[in-house]
Amino acid sequence: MKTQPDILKQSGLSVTESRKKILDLFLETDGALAHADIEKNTSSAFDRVTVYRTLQTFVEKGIIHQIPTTDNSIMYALCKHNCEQGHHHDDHVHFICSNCDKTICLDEVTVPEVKLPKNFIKQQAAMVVTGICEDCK
Amino acid sequence: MKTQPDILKQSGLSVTESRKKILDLFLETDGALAHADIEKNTSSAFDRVTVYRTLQTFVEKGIIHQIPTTDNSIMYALCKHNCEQGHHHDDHVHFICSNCDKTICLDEVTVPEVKLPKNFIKQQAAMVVTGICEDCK
DNA sequence: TAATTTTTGCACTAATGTTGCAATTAATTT
DNA sequence: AAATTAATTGCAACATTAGTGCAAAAATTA
Repeated sequence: MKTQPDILKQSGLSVTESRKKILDLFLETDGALAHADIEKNTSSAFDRVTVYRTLQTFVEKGIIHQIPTTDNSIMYALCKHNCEQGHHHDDHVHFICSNCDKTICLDEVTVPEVKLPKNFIKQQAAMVVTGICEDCK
Repeated sequence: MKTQPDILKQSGLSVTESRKKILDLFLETDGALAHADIEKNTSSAFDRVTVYRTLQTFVEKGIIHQIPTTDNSIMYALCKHNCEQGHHHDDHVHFICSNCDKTICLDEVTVPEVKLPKNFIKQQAAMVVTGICEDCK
């Protein structure tokens, strides 16, 4: 089984308390996390800036990915599949529950193909579905 | 042809300078606009707060819609179709060009259906594709 | 374990969004 | 068309969220 240090080393990152703890949080959370969630769940053990930088680093290294939202917040979730550094394979659908506000990665649901107009070149596609999640139903 | 005052009146809004000007901006822009773009393009003729409130009002009235992004900004675009107050029919795909950073509404491309896992109820689905737009190709 | 590199936390700065309230402007009524 | 009423605007103050430089601390390397 992969431990946090393994994952960090694999990405060429030094193993530090903050990185281990924050990665831990992602590993034990099935939904997505916002910066604020992380601060809450670490009881502010780390500086705000450290959290920002850790999230940035994780995104760059392909450990987590960002989820688009319409409410001016960035949500982050673990990359479950093989994301290489600087290149994400984040092709699953994200679900935001309008009742409990949780953001869930639907790893089984892949983003369907779309036909773009001529001369548009697709690099990535993200899909966000809002509705009621299984727990709130 | 529909003028800005018409559109505003139709939504039950008083016709004011700021609303006319901001609506104008949307009408003459094919892409999406962020709060900052609007401030730039109106040469700060209106207070920051007025712009915020105008955008909010327009969203509530179904004149514009918000586009999800991963970069902690909200983009707004005209609702081309029949959006009623408080209920958007915003089922088209949005395209963000990674070269020129423009956000474009692909009105012809509708968001494909997705099958959600059992017990998930869909309310809305948004899709954002990033890549190279026709102008940058 | 010492030297080097990286990361962290602090202080400061900047950008972004919100609220109350008086002044202004638009709509309504007479 | 003027007066009344209702809605909107702008200012000031505040709150939140994010970014940067740099010295101290921790992690990695030698």
